[in-house]
Amino acid sequence: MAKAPSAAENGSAEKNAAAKWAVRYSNMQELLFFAYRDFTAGPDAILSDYGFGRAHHRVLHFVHRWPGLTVADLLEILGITKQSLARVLKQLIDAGHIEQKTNVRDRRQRELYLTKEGESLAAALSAPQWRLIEEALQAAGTEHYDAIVAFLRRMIDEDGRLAIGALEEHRRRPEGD
Amino acid sequence: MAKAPSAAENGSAEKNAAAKWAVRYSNMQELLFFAYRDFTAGPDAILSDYGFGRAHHRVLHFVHRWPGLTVADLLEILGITKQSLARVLKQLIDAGHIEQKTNVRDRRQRELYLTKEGESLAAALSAPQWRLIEEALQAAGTEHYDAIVAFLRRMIDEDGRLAIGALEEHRRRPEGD
DNA sequence: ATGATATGTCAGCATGACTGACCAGTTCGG
DNA sequence: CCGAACTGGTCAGTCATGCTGACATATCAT
Repeated sequence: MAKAPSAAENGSAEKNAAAKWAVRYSNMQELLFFAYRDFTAGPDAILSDYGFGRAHHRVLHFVHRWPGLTVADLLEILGITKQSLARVLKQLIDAGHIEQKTNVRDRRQRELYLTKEGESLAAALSAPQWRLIEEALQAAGTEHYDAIVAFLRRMIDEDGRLAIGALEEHRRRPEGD
Repeated sequence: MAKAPSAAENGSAEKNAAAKWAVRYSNMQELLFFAYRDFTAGPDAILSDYGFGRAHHRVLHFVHRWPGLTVADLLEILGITKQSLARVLKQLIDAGHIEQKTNVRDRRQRELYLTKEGESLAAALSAPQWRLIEEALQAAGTEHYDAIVAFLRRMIDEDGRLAIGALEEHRRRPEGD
């Protein structure tokens, strides 16, 4: 089914190599499932105290990372519909965690910023995840950081990588004021 | 907030190192989010043709990996309630992808097995994920496989690692017949 | 016989996706 | 200047997948 990286193309040695990689790939599938689940468990617990969910965390995270983000930007990053976003965004604004400012150049656009409360909530949510990442990097060996990033990055599809790239570019060229 | 691995404890050099790791951790958060989302996109597309969802995929995956698994085992692995599992499990059984056999030693227990159709669906679902993992490993350098596994494994909480360990032990000691 | 265990099921709830439709304000091109 | 296109907000309804609580049935263990 899946061909092993650098598998020898000779008879039963090839078969063994293929089987070895099949097991590794299955392991990887499971590891990703469990790791992602436990990675989100920490913030989820905090969020439930606020009546928020994972979706709120994502919005807080990306607004924190790219202050002044527009609603359209956020929709593209998250890959959800505006109706889905509107629900959580409205709750975050009502709760005073996010502020909207009208873009002076194009008054249709709303730039999103975290309030002080929003910043501190975002920080609190990130804390358990940072701790996990730090521990995991230690376990893996910090010298493998680049390889791990390369691995995860390559798992993101073309569009996603482009979306991230576009944002980084947008950030370099503030253009707002 | 988070202390950088092996950060020097001396003044502004320390500050720079901390800032560097803060950015890396934020990147990691995003990479995990995007990677997991795109990782599941492939199977999700296939599943929707069958009227199934991600939950069905998980069940198929784990029954494939540990044939003869009991319902209680599955509940522990997935960390969901039996009512939630029952819904998807029933659909998979009705659709002829999973078979139940009564354990001869303890007739209360139901051992779960994939049918031929179940096996082939499970294989089809895994194919896009294996392809992604293979590409990602190539991009990261296959020599970093162990480090990546160590990283992901460390992100799983104690209970999860124990549950995986328990299953591996269960597999070594078939005990059923 | 009795209590514990493994499984199944009913009924209802919440979250966070989705679709489709529509409105208001703003910008831009001809 | 006007109409088309764009940005954002909203209403109404659906679906998948988690949850709780209650209860039934078969089986096992003491």
